[in-house]
Amino acid sequence: MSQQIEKKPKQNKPSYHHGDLRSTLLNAANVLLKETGIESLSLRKLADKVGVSRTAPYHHFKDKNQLLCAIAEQGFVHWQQDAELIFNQTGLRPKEQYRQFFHGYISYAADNPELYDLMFGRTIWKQNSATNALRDVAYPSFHYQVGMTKKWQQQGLMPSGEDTLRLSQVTWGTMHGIARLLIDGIYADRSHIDEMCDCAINLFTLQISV
Amino acid sequence: MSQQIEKKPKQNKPSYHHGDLRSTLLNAANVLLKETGIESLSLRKLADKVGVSRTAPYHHFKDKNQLLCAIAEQGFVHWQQDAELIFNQTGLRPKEQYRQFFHGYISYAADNPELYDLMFGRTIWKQNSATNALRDVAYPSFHYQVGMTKKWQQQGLMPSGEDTLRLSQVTWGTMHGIARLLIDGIYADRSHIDEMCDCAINLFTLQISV
DNA sequence: AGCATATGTTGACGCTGTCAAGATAACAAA
DNA sequence: TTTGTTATCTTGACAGCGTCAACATATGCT
Repeated sequence: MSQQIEKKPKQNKPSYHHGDLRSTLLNAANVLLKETGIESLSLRKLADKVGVSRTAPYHHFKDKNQLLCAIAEQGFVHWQQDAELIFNQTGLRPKEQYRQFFHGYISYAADNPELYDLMFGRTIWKQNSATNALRDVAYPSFHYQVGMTKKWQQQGLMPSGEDTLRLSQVTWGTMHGIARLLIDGIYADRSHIDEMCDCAINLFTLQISV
Repeated sequence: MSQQIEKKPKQNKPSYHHGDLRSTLLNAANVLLKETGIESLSLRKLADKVGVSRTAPYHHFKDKNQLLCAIAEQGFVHWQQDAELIFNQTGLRPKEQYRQFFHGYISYAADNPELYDLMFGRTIWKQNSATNALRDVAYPSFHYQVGMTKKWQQQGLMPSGEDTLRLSQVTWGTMHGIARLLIDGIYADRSHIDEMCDCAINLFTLQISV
C-alpha cells in the first residue's frame, strides 16, 4: 500500500519506469479526445504528451483498439451512474422520470460527443473489435434500459400493447438518432434539441398517463 | 459530342491522358467503398485500381474530402429518386405509404451501409467540409421530407398538434437512429429490424387513421 | 546475489494524404 | 501549320500514422 502511494507522485525525478503509465495514458487520452477529437487522437501524440516513447503504451494496451475500448468502458460506467441517479430518484412521476432520462441521455452525448461516438460508434462495434471488458459493461446498460421500459409500460406511461424489447429498441433508437444527428454536425443547432426531445416524449407516452 | 463518344472507350490503347478519369474514379470508388469499407478506401489504392499514378486524382478532386463529397452526392440523388417513387405512387393509403417510406429508408441504409455513413456521417458533416454541390442536393432532401410530414399530418395520419418541423426531425431521427445502430454493428441482427420499424410506425401514427 | 519479468527505449517498415517539379498531350490562336 | 497555353498525368519527396523487432533498464522473487 505505502509503496503504491510512494510510487505514484514521482514529482521531480523522472525515472526509467513511469510507475502508473496505464491510468496516466487513459486520463491523457480522455483529455486529447475531448480537445482534438477522435480523428486526431494518435498513440504517438498521446505518448508524447505523457512524456514516454512511442511504443511504451504497447506494454499496457495490445493495440490502439484496446486503448479505445478502455476509454469507452469508462464512459459506460459514468453514463450508467448518471442514469441510475435518475432512476433511483424517489417521488418522481413516471413521465417526469422519463423526461429526465431522455434529456439526460442527449445531454450526455452533447457534452461528450467524441466519447459518445466511441461508445456507440462503428469504430469499435462495426469490426467486432470490442473487448470483453467493454462488453461486460455495455450489455448490462442496454438490459437495464429494457427493464425500465417494461416498468414504464406497467405504470401506464407507455403503450403496453407493444413488445417491450421492440419498444425499448425504438425509443433508444430515437434517442441515439437525435444524439448522432447532433454530434455529427447535421443538427448543428443545439437550441432546438430540447423541443425535439419533448416532441418525441409526447409521441412515446400515452396522453392519459400518470 | 462525337468527340466525347470517341474519347471514352479507349479500349486497347492506354494513352497518357485517361480521357474520363473523374467518373472512372467515382465508379471505382463506389465499388471499393462497398467492398472494403470507408476505412480502407485510400486514394492510392483507388488510383492503383484504376491504373493511374497516386497523384492523378488530384487533378479532378482537390483532396480526398472532395472525392468523398462527390460520392455522397451521388448517393443523395439516388436516394431521393427512390423516395419519390414511393411518394408519387397513386392509390396508396397514407399509412401504407409511410410504411413503405420507413422500411425503404432502412433498407437503403442496410443495403449501402458505407455509402449511408458517408451521406449522413460525421466524416463529412462534422468538420463542415461538405461541398456546396453536396449541400445543394442534401438540403432539399431534408425539406422534401418535412413537406411529406406536413401532408401526413393534414391527412390525419400523424398528430396535427405537434410542430411539423419538430415532428419530422423526430421521425427522421428515429429512422436515422435505427439505421445507424444497424450499420454500425450494434443491432447486429437484421432479422428484427422490420418489427422495430413497424413498432415505430405504430407509435408515430394515430390509431384512428386513414 | 542472481535471475525472471515487467516496463521502457530506439530503429525500421509499410501505409497514408499531399505538395513540388517535370513530362506529355490537347487545344486555341496566329 | 506552327506556336504557345492549358489540362492532365508522372515521379520524387515529406511528415504522420500503427506496429513489430531488438535492446536497455528497473523491479521483485528465490
